[in-house]
Amino acid sequence: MREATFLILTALADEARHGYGIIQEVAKMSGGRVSLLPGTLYSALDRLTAQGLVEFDREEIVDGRLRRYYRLCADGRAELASQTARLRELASAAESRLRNLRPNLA
Amino acid sequence: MREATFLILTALADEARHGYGIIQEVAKMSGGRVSLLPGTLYSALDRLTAQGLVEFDREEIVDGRLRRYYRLCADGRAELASQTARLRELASAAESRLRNLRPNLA
DNA sequence: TGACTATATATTGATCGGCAACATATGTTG
DNA sequence: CAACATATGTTGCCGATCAATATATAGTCA
Repeated sequence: MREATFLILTALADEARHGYGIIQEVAKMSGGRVSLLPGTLYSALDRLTAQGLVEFDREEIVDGRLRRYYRLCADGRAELASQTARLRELASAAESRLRNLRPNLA
Repeated sequence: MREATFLILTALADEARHGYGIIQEVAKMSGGRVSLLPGTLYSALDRLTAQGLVEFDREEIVDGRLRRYYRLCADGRAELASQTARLRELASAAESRLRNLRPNLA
């Protein structure tokens, strides 16, 4: 799973959000470092919906603009938890090696 | 940075290794779950070398077979450390949200 | 009023990284 | 001698992301 996909699932982990809300939430979560582009977001939402990780929640019209909300479903929650554990393992493996180096380095 | 790339840098973090050694080390690190394919590995090594994250170390002939060793260089070490910190942040953000959900879920 | 910015969804085409498959060669093991 | 492990590559495809564009409404500011 790519980072953008992980961030989208994370943004949906606590509550249902609409597309633009996800973009804002990801920007906020990442301290402004990650700006999801529309092409990334909407294609990811379609893909995640097809995979059964995310599902359509509801539509609202706020100030004359349509908002289409998505929510994480059970499989998506499990997948996010599993990916999160995996990230921690990767980080631990790398940290341990960065601390534990042998002398033949550049 | 993709997972395969991260794992290759990690495998090089403690000592210089040759291609096949990286494949074995990544398999070992991941408990056998990740088997790097040649196309992934060698194209990644070329790319990482061009980016200045990895550099050629030495060649050896062992049992009549060529081994081409690569090592992590300073930029690669810094990049790996930075990516590792980033993975930890992502994992923490996801965990905190998975724990802290609001009631409008599937 | 007119320009710009923010909100909001969506499509198209390009790029990049990883996967699958293939290619080649040597050493070891059954 | 056949199969497997070691070892380095290439080629072509595909999927995920990026870049750019499109459309439309609402709000702000000169």
